[in-house]
Amino acid sequence: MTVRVRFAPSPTGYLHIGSARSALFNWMFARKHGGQFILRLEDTDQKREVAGANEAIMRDLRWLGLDWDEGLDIGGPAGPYVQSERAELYREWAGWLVEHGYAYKCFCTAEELEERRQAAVAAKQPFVGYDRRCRTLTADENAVREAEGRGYVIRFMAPLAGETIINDAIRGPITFHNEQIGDMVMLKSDGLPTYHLANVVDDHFMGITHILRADEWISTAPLHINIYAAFGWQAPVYAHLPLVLDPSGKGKLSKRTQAFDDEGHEVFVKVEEFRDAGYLPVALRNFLANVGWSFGEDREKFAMEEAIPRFELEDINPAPSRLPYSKLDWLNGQYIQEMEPEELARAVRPFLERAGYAVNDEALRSLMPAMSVRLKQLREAVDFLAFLGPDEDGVALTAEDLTHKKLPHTEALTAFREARDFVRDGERYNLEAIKEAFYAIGERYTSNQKAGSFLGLARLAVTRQKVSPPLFESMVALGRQRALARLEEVVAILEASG
RNA sequence: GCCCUCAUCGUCUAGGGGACUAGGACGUAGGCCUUUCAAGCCUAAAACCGGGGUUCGAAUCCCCGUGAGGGCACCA
Repeated sequence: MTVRVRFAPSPTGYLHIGSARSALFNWMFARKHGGQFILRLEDTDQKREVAGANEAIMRDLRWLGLDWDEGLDIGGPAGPYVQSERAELYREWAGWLVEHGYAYKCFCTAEELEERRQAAVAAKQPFVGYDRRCRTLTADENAVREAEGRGYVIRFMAPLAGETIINDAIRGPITFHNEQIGDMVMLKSDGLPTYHLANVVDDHFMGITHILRADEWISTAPLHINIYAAFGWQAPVYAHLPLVLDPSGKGKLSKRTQAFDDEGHEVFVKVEEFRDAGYLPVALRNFLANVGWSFGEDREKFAMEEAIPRFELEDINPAPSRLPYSKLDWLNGQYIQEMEPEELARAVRPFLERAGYAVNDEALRSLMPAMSVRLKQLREAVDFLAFLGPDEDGVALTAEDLTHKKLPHTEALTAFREARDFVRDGERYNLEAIKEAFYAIGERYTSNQKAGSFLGLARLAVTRQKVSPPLFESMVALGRQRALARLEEVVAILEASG
């Protein structure tokens, strides 16, 4: 039997990082078994419709490298994989359930239900779902209501006694008392199905063999199993994935509630936010695979090709977890360090351009070896390379900033003058030549004959940044003219304070 | 309120009765290196939620607590 799994997001307008983890696990499972990974849109809630939502989801999945074999955008019209386009099919099967005595029409309005619910709560009655009032309507009573033109929903007739057991691939058997399962709505009054019906019908006709979905679906799993049973269809294997918690660990990670870390910084929730910050897809994938699952052998960093053969549902940790964001930074940094200078330059360039930097390829490339060990997120390059950006000022320097106890004022002035002369008149202006000249100057004028303190001051003088890439690389990237201008300013500052 | 799930360092995890003085990673602290910041290397602190069982022996199995989370919609 070929494994067929699906990722079926609802069109919220973005891909949630927790959903991305579910998608990743589905994808890994499909790839491991040489099966199919299917992308389907669960868009049966008209109130929630967001324009362009499926494009955003597809873009982010593709960016993450999670390619699907069937579904949205694959060969031919997407219709079969968009639930709103299949309304007729669900209507037929909802009808089938009614005809065969597994479901009934319910004429209670939303307002009535709300009232009764409030009343139950007020009376401190144990809260249960729908009170099943319409379940016992006779055929005649039904006919009267329909003749009156009253709208209705179709509700599933949950068994009133007994137990339903789901055999979860991660958690083992989970037993539910059937009286706990409400008579859930299958078909809404707008004629569209609820998740429960659409999901079961689609999974059946799409031949889904395994359902890997979030923990929050556990409570409705027995309902789904009962629907399969009513239809006489074989239910797929269920595996309920652990939830991704918000940073406080106090609830599901969501855009709306406390997506803030201990320091109060907002934390990323949408995949696009991770991309915009400059996380690499390889890093994000690796990171996500480490949450709820682990590679083994004490290894944290691995390629998907290595991970896929080892992926087993049984190994998934059932406990919910928060995202270790700082570990993502580390991982991303690791992957950035592995990039070739050209590759990194290409990746960093869009971030700089967006910030208005006009940097030529060569200058950028020359900085990459120095940058690769410093970046956690690619966007950090913008601040790091501010001396190349549109804002030329940087930190304001005083004479005091330009001296050091090993290099007092007089010596500093002489050293900077020589440095300026070298930049202005030197035969060569490249990494080696600059290095040689600046070391020599530094060793000559510092009291301990070590270039260090001078180099530090020179770096500050040239980049105007407290934190920046190393001096020589920065000078090359900045170019002779701009470097000269900055050294001249520094000399002037020192002269003026003489 | 009812039902369900879960529980190992701060965090992510390894662990499936003896190999556990509980391993790894991130983070943190200290050190080395050093032109800033990093990177790299070295070192350190840091956990089996509690109580009962079962067993010669429990982080591992069972029960009861406790805590946390999820669900109880004409949302998914």
